[in-house]
Amino acid sequence: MKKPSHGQPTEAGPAPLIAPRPSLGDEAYELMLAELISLRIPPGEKLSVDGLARQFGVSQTPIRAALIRLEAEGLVVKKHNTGYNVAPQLSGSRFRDIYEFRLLIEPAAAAAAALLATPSEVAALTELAEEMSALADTDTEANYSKFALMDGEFHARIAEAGRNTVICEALERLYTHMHLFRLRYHAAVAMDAVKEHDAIMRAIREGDGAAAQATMQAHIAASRDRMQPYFNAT
Amino acid sequence: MKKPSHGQPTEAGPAPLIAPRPSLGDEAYELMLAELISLRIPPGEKLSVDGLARQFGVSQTPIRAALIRLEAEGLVVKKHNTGYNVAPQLSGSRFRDIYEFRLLIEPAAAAAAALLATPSEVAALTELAEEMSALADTDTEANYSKFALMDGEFHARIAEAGRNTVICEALERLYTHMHLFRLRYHAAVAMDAVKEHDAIMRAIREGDGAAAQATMQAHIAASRDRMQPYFNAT
DNA sequence: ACACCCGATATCCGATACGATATTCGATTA
DNA sequence: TAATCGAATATCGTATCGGATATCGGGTGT
Repeated sequence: MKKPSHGQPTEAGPAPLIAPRPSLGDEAYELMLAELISLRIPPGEKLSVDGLARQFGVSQTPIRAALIRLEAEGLVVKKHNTGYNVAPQLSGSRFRDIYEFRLLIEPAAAAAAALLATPSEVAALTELAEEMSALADTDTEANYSKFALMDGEFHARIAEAGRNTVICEALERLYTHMHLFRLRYHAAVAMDAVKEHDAIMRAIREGDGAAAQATMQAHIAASRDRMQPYFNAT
Repeated sequence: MKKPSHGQPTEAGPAPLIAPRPSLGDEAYELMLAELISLRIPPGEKLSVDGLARQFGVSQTPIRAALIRLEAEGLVVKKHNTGYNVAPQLSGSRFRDIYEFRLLIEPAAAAAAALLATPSEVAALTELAEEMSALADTDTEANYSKFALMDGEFHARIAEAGRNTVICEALERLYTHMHLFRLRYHAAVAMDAVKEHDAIMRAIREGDGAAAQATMQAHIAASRDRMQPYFNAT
């Protein structure tokens, strides 16, 4: 996950020809994020600063920095004088809250995208949708998680095309968490999503804001209903 | 600002009778947050870890922690090997993005609040609205900032009454930034808001979701239009 | 058998000192 | 004047230490 630049976008300089070494804190963050979103470190697990420092071969300072950032995103929880733990699984009520939130935001973002997307953005989205479609044919274990990642990117790209950075940032935070429970319930990811994605893409390609909004809303509601059964309790 | 507990709400234990000493990192965070939202440290200002550590009489460790958290909220920006600076003023485009976002979220939250608010929540909201009304009569410099704070709390409380923590957290992040530019342009805060607040409160008291949604939308749009002139450029 | 108290261990929080590296800014030079 | 070089400064990260606290175990008493 990129660091959200909350301020105005820094003027896009030319691509840095020599990659400046990022801070160790940032690297540690990226590594741990990868461990978390792949569930290689299970929810609830204790995260010892000392242990992680030895494991990554760095001192505690960068580890601390990474953990603080992860806590701000809700991926780990901290208890004073006790340390960090991987955040627990999403509760049913939070699941509902997230989908309610998405239903407010994403249809609007899709409508904006239909009006504002550049041809290259549309092309990229179309390609992404096709890759997902191809992936859906052979549903192996490995493909599930790849599909889940691409689904997150698909929605993120649509939001980007909507040209509202506040919306993008808000959704970006959610996608990490959504990805986690999509991984938990492979079956429900149900690659049914591809047909709905096609409908959305058609609307965006035609610049039809109303249709984009409607199809996106239907898609999210359908996605929620596919997952819902797993969260009956709570 | 409270630390958002992204996970499910921890079961509300009884109030801790013996106050556990918070970590110095948390205290440093609170202190610096207060400095920032009051503009006592102006935007763009350099924030030296060493300097802040001496100023607060603590070591660098808690200061680092506080700065990392503030960065995650977009209140300060970090450049590798250069340090931290207070985030710059909001740009015009970000201003528009924020209001677009609020127009999507807050009317829905108000509608939910109209249906779900408990009597005590309604009472607290009513009282808050009345205090603001009283404050609006004598508009001194000091009252402006107090009013701005209460306005933020008013909206936050309504969101809370809507019983969607994801929405609450998303808005909470924005309110800090909104507060900052409300402070910058006192004049535009224009305590006109009180009449609009009354309309919203009436709808919530009567449990009229549709009216709550409509009045909230009108309120935010009006607020945007009051501020808009200050952001013509960019 | 159960509850309670107490001590050992491990960990976190924070302090401090130090080294490596990058940025900044002034001085020198063409 | 403009550009280059070098020293001062600050940050980033390391290493280490001490105090405080949570956790876990064993022992005692009822």
